[in-house]
Amino acid sequence: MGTFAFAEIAQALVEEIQAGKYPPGSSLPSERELSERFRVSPGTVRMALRELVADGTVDGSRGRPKRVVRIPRRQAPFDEFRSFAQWARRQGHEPGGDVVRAEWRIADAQDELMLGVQRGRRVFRVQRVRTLDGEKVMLEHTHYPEWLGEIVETIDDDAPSVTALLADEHNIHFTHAEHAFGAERARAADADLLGITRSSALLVHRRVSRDSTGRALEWSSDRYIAGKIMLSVGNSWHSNPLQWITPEAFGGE
Amino acid sequence: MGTFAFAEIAQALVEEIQAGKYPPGSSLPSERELSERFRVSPGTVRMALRELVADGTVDGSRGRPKRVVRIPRRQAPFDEFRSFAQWARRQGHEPGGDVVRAEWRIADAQDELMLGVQRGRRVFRVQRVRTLDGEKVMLEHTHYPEWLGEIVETIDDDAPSVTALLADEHNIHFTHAEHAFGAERARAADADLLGITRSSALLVHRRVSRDSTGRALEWSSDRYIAGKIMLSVGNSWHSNPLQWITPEAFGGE
DNA sequence: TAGTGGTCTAGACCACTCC
DNA sequence: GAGTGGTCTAGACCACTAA
Repeated sequence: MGTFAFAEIAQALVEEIQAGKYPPGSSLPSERELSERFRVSPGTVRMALRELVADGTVDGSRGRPKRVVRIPRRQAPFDEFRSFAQWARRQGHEPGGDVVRAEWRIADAQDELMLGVQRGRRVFRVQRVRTLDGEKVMLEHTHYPEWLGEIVETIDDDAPSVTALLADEHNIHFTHAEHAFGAERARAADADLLGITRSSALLVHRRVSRDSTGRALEWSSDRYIAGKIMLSVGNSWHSNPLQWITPEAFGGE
Repeated sequence: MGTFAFAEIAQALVEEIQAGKYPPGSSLPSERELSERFRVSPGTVRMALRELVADGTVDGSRGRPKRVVRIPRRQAPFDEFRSFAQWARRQGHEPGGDVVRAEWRIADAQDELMLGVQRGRRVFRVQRVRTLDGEKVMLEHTHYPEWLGEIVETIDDDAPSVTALLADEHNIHFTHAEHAFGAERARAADADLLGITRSSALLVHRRVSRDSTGRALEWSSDRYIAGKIMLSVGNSWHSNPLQWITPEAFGGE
């Protein structure tokens, strides 16, 4: 694959900002200066700067030098957000968990909305309790369409990463997802599984994952024990991935 | 200001996708074809396509035509997410609310972390109950640094939009924000203010807003009644604004 | 008015996919 | 091997900012 000039320049600038060479509030050198310094054409520098603008590290507008807004944090790769196990390990925690139930069900209205599966067809549902360093953290319900459920069904419950296995052995790649976050009061059954008192607060995370053709691969509803974990997002004038929605608009009940 | 060629092309493609001309799973025409059709150079078409890739409408990788992943939703402007009133009106709801309290406080550790204000200095805090069509929905605590608090203090409680007023009359513009979302159980005082039963679940939204120089303008902690509202986000292999964090990392307690 | 970034052009070469 | 998008070049012009 090899690494590209614009990516190296972006990385170099990020490191210089982190090192304090350009503190928040200060301006970056002009594109001309940077293109001389890195010995590339101005267009290549622009590509690098566009990355910094997109992730909110830097602010740009016409006629004004680019200004540093904040110290850039490391950008997590897509998989690290999608996969609980990968995220946990990267944080230095030991992920674990048990499959509580795995079963075929008849697709209902929610499955139809989230997966685009016809009602009445089969859907494979896996229910897991997830742990972090041995402590219960989250209750996960994942739903697969029939064709994928038949593959998932054959995978060992203890497989380190379902995602990696699907990619390597079946050429199935998760590349896009849509998420909705809310809160709810723990129901009796959930509270028992998580070992918390009833009516505790839970952070709810619903998600549809797709491959690069837009085909829905799974939908999932995860419930985190309140206070263990939060979701972090940035946005800016130039890019705003965030929206408020009503629960009904996203597989609500 | 005028609108630009690449933006018009992006818009035209979005509309064609929405109209079903390129359904999810199908491929877009090649960049060469598009550049002939729109009578612009290939580079301009690329700029348009880059937008669609960035917001997850379309998937691209080397050597393969761009493929439609999903029907693009309208992208909300930054202000619409930051400002409750603007969001509500756009949804066709009538926003309302009362200031419960507005007072000067001594900056504590949380103010220091979120605003970069020295502990012991003054911070202005405004507490509001927000309503949607007359129904209580959210409890909002906003904290301003001293210099900005002195301006906000003079603003009428009933001003339609604090944001707009700060922009127009004081040249203060919100351009960036960082957010964290979690859940918590309603405390007695909050439950009383919102008119819900104690121990109801709340969706917690903490936020730091900045201007284009990276200066923190406010931090806020909002609590939504569970079930009224959810947060929606998209991510993809190419852009992932999402991270899980521990509550301590974002003004936690 | 000088300097900046934003847009746009018209090419080139390369990595990759698919046939 | 033909076709594709991704990267990169070396310019041009314009809108905007700040002095």
